[in-house]
Amino acid sequence: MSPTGPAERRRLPSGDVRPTYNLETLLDVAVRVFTERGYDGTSFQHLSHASGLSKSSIYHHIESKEQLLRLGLERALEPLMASTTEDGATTGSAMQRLSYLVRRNVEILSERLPYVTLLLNVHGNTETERWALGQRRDYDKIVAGVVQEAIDEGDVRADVDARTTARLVFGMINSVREWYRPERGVTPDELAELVTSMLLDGIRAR
Amino acid sequence: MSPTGPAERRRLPSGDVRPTYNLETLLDVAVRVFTERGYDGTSFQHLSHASGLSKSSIYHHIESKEQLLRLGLERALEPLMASTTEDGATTGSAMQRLSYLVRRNVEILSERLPYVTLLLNVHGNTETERWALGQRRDYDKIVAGVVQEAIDEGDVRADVDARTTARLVFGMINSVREWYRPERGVTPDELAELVTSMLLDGIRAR
DNA sequence: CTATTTACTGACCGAACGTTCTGTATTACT
DNA sequence: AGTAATACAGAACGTTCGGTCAGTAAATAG
Repeated sequence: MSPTGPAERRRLPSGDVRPTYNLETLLDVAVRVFTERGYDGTSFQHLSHASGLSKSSIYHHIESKEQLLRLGLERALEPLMASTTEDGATTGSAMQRLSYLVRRNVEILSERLPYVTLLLNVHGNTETERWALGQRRDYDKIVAGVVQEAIDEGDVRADVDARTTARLVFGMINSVREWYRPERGVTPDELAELVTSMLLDGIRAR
Repeated sequence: MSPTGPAERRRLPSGDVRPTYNLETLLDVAVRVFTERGYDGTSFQHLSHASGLSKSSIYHHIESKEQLLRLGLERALEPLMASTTEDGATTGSAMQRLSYLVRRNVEILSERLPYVTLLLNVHGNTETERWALGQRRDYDKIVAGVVQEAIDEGDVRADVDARTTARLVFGMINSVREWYRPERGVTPDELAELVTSMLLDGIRAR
């Protein structure tokens, strides 16, 4: 939570070197704090301390605290929604498309860890949060549809309904946010492979 | 969020019938609101509205907002920690003990849905929250140990390390909190069966 | 050299926060 | 009947909240 700044810096008359932020770099800091403390548990005092900027200076870059939330949520939702219309998600067998969606989800989760974490912790207290929850529901519905097709094609077990299977699948995937740290060496690719394998075949030795 | 009260009621001079709370019944209401809005997103105004009591009257039953949080977290952690020393968790093969822990976890999640949800959404902002996170870590470590034994006994796949497997297992289990509603007919028993089967054998048709 | 823009600050605002205090009916006890 | 305890409410507390504003120093443009 100490001031960890963006690339550009500028020298002040006092001789201090302080970070010079723009909307993008400030958002990075803010979302990191949001994911650590929760959105409601984060005050401008926290953002101030984490960025090295004063409260009022933060307002030079943003319009409101909720704008930071909205921008953060967009950075998670945009690639997630986009993944559902990519080639891999629209061609091949339902099982192939499902595998693609799972893999892309893990990748996006790895690449945008704090943003997706923010999204997954949303409660629905504000209009912005309810919008994000709506987007998530749309995404879930699309995936559940693909699961249903995979069941119909005989590739996914038919003893559990598609909606529940989809929910359990993304339950496991999304839980990755609670412990996965890319800097520890496991690549998003390896992680995606691991999770996909667990989901398809379970934990039992064969 | 409308005032839904406890069993006992008393008649006021105005003719109104209002709930008469004690610590236990008030906790039920508070934890329900906490899980809906998040702890930090819940003010005494919200608790007041949900209970039908005034802000100051709530303080007749409790000492502080954080006490409500602590009591709520205890109601989730106590049965969870207790499950690790029960017969089923200490006798039999590692795989049998793991299955027992998984099943008990799903049961506890079902029976104490709001309390466990509260626990799983904790951020670590207060001393109470950090204590709860520590308890969770202890629990996770115990389970990871059993997974390791199950790997050694050849019943769980050895290509993923025990810690990661344990995390993914409980990632799927705990995600149940986001959609499972006991009143919709699925019993905790059925749910436990379903989740266990998914975890052991995966989603693939066989 | 001047004017404008950019990045930032301290002082301040009203509202909301968790909490406390004083008071009042109702119930329980003797 | 009198006393104590219980269960509440209204008003107010100091603090912190998200947000505004007037101003300054440095960088940029003309």
